[in-house]
Amino acid sequence: MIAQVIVDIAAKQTDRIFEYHIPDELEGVELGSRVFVPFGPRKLQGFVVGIVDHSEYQGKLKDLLLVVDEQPPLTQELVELSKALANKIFTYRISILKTMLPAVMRANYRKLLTPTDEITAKLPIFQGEAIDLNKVTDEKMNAYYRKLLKNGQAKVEYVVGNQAKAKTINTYSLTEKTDEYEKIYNSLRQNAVKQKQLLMDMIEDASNYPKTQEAIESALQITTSVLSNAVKKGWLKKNSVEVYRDPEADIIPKAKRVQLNDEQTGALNEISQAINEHLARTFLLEGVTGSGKTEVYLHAIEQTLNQGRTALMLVPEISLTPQMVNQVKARFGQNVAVLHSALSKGEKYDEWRKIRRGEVKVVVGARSAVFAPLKNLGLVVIDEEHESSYKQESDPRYHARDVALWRCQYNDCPLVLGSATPSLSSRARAQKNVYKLLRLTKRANKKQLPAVKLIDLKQIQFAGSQFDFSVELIEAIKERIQKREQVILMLNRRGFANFMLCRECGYVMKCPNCDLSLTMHKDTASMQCHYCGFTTKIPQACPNCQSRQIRFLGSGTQKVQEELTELIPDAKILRMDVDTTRKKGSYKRILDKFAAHDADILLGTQMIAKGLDFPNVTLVGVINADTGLWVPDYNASERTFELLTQVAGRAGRAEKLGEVYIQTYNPEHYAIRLAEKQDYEQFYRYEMNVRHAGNYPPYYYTILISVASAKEQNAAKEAFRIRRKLQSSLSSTTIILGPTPSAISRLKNQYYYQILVKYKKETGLIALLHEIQDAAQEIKKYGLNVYIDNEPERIM
DNA sequence: AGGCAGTAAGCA
DNA sequence: GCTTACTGCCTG
Repeated sequence: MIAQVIVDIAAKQTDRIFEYHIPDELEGVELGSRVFVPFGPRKLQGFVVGIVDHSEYQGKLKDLLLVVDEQPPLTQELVELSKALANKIFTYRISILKTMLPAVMRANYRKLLTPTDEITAKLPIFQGEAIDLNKVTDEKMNAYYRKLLKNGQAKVEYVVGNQAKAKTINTYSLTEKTDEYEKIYNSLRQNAVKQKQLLMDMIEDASNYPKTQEAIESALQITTSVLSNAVKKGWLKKNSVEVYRDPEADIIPKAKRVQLNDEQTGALNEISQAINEHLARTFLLEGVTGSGKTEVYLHAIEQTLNQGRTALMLVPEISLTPQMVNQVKARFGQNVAVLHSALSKGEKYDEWRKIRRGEVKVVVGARSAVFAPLKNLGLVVIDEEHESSYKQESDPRYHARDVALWRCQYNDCPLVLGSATPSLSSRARAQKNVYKLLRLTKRANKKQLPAVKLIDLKQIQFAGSQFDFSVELIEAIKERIQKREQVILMLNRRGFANFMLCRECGYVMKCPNCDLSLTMHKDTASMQCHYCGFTTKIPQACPNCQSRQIRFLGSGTQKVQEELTELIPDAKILRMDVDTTRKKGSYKRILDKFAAHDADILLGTQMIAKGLDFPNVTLVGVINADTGLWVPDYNASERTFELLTQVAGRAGRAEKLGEVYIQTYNPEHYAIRLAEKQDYEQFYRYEMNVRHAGNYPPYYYTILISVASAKEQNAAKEAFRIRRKLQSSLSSTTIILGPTPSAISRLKNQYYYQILVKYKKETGLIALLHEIQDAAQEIKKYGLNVYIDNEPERIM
């Protein structure tokens, strides 16, 4: 038999099937298996995407070297998906296959120099070990190694390794009957206290064996040496048992299902029908914040499980809060696996294996969980479907929604897209009945939506000496604290100050690698680039003209926290942004503290806008609503509207009525005006007109082609060449914009030029883009990188 | 991708 | 005449 393999090299020339003979001892290899194969002089990891009994290949086939896993990691569905998706998003199939699996399943490669004779082996450079040539940076040493190779004193060995390791623990099982152990016990010396203790346990508690090492050691207060001695004497047998690393070991009490209201029931019925009848329908569940979308999801999932099928629920990374995860776990208990970035690599691997082995029926996770190897999929839910984090912004540039659509077609099951503020494209599809629109217009607990108040920063009095807080907002915060209620404040900008400006010469301190201003961080006393991580000291004087007249402008969360402490000295404040949540578990700690009312104010960036549900929060303040409004992107208004609506929804979720204060310099802008009214439908209509006038999605499809190079001229030249190529073959109804330098024209020392293609119908486009992609491979060696992004979320 | 062979270019 | 640089081709 012959295995068809996709090999672990992301390149045009190798983006095809290579066939290998399956040797007798590897007959167990299946479709989707991970294998090691010889490839030229090298050894590589690959994935089996087909098994056939005869080959057209003229040469002699090589043998597979190894089948890595017991169970093939990929299902047939995922193998097929990898092919369809690679074609759609202009990437290599191997990139997709690797994205489908947890990171630990990526192979590691070593190129080892090993001595071939005794004398060479004794050279000090070897020290009894082979040398990894990939890690050698010294050119002189390299030349020396080449010499050894040429003289035949050493040879190169290619090694491919598997990083994935299951965690194991030791258990001990009995080897003898109880009466035998009694005999041994009696023959022991009097002072063998610990051994006697162990034997006594083995006699008295025989029925509970095998026991884990940890259990025996802690119960009897003995050390490992006593146990290994017992093994040596043949009393016990040591076994290694695979266990899962459990990230959330705490058992969550089972929660009752909540009674649905009429609207929720109506929506659920539609979804249930599709589940029961195996229909690949897509629903858009548009529900105001607090309308109980999650409850509808949970009921639908329950319905799916009752049918004997499995369910997948995607949530944005930032709303994968313990609050949300607990809700699902409380309902489905041990049937749930959770995949998110807070897990360690090992934990992710374990959660993934539970899914692959069919030990769980429900998966909750962020973007990449859309590839969860669930079998018999019966429902996919995407919560907060408008979130841009569902689109991956680096190599396989896939959108989780597109992948979910494909999987639902494949499995004949419904897809539920939920949001209070659906993306324009989804809402437009619902308008045209491509998706079925389901609306929840009332808050589930019959509470009113919070009252929203705009504060025009051009007209008000500021509290304190800075220009961040209006007197009105500060007074409102004080009032809430007095009533022992809580406040959420959002400022979508981290650090202390956005940029350093010299008042003498106008100099702004920028990152040396990127075209971005450096942000001042007071706590670490540094200037940081938020893109590439470049860090330097805070200047005392202007680096350009040495003037002392430097100012740090554009308040971030750190500065606002400082000001708030000055204005309301007795307020307890928790700050939540990337800087305070970097450590594992800190996210949960902050939220737990706030839930326990250990603080009055939760101040954070947009990560606090979604999904949080604190009943005691009655006031939400947006310190500056304008941060995202004027970025040069066609969907800036949509993003601003979404963010404001989402964060407003954090207020007044329980008995007490909520209030929202939005500070802005643009109170007349429609995104902000309509966020004040929390009127999504009107925003949708207005924004659709704007998009129509500007020839933007959802009226047009878009493709973004970016060209990057360390030399600005080269990037520009190549971009213009691509434009000419496009122009000569595309129809006149297609709009080609650019090339223009990107809004941030330099990142990590790479200059970016981009072309935006807007089209309605363009039959030859896909083929043409594949051509451009192929050509991109050729010019890579000249330091030119070309990226093609199908339906970009960000055009900057 | 990265290794290899073939060819062209650099230095005693 | 040998090492080094570059280019094109191939991997089953």
